[in-house]
Amino acid sequence: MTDQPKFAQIKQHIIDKIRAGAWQENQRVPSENELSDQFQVSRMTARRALSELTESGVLTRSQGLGTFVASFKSQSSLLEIRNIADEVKERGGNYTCIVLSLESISAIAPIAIALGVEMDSLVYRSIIVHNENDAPLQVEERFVNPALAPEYLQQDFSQTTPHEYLTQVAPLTEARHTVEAIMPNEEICQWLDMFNEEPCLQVIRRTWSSHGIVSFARLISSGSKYRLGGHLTFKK
Amino acid sequence: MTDQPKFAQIKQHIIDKIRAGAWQENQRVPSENELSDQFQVSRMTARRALSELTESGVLTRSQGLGTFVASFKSQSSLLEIRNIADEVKERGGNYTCIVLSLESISAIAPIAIALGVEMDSLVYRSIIVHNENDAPLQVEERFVNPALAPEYLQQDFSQTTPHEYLTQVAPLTEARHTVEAIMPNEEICQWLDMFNEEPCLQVIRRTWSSHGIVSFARLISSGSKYRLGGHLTFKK
DNA sequence: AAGTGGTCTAGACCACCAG
DNA sequence: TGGTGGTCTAGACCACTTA
Repeated sequence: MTDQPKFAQIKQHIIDKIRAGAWQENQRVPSENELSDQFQVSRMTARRALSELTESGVLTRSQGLGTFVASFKSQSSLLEIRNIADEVKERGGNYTCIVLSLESISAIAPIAIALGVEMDSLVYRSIIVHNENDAPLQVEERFVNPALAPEYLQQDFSQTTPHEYLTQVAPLTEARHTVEAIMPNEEICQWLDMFNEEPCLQVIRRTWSSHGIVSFARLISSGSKYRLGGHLTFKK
Repeated sequence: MTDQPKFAQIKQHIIDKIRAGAWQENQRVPSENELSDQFQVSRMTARRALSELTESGVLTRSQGLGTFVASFKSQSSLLEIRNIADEVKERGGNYTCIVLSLESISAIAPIAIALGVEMDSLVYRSIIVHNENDAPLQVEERFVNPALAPEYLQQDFSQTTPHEYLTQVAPLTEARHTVEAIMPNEEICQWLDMFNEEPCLQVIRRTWSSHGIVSFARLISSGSKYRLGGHLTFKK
């Protein structure tokens, strides 16, 4: 308890004050100099406590003015989108997958646009079902820019996931996601082994490498079996 | 361009190397001492560049070993769940809301459990529809622990949102979310003004203050009008 | 002008990991 | 034992804000 680093002790002190309500939203907290006096540390150490709490969204700072307790109103919480294979393994499930399709197709307009290639040019497409304990959990339809991953079709995706392979051959520099609720079509119902139509979570992910758009993936999971989770806390 | 802070220039240099593929996944990057020699800066400055890139997930460090390019495989991407009023205002829409219900009810089992109160005890409930340009975008059903916000029912939620009010009277210390796809019931269809049944995104949010669970909210949005977005990049 | 945060230096000691 | 990252110090100069 007591042999925590000094900057961590100061962080904890600030968090305690906020939790206890002693320092309210938008109220000023002690300056770097005040803290370094109070805790008998150098300014750099006090500064580190304030900087890290600012980074994690607990405080806001502005030059010349001071440091303040952040207003919760403006806080946005974060949700994780994780690798589904890792998730399954982490909760002790048995992860398997089935490659339903691995081919090259002619890009219709929306695919061509999403991948940044010419319309009707050839692109690669894979469809893979991810299973947990042999029950389908998520279907992944992925379109790949052949210029950036020419050997995509030769891979064995029952051993290594497309995402893993692609990050090796074309280092990832950027990714964008959207999440929405959709009704699956009949095909997807079959793949996910759903008897009745039920709503699904659809994650659309586009990934970039330094040479352009690498791939465009639709990850569809049954709404009742899969959910995204997030957690926001003040303990850190 | 050239009058960036030194630590930022070093960060950019490292990112450039990774983007260009010169430094591959899991490969070692220069140590603090090597960077401070190379860039003619103090070790603290080189250290800051490495620390910040580690914090943002680009690098991983371990004491005694060195600093390495993080593997993308293990990276999880983050999605934001934001205050809907802020979101609407930010994109230039006109935000309004309608309070459909504000009352105290008897807690049935799942509500009592979620709020951590006795079954059949009184809890507060509000139902509010959030509009963008007078069209319903999201409905918020919220259950509130009366012990932590006794005057909840007296508030005017057309002026201040429940979330705003609650963070004032019971400072937030923790929040948990789940996101799933659901089919709305008839009631929700009415509130959201949907003619046909369509899938919806449902965010469940529980918030804690230092004295316990403050509230439990269901935020339901039409799948076709609302989506969550996320972005992961190397530019920062 | 005084106080704030933002950047930076040139040292220091420590814990950890390798050969 | 030497190199690495982790913590810390006691200064310094600057840009910014308020009075």
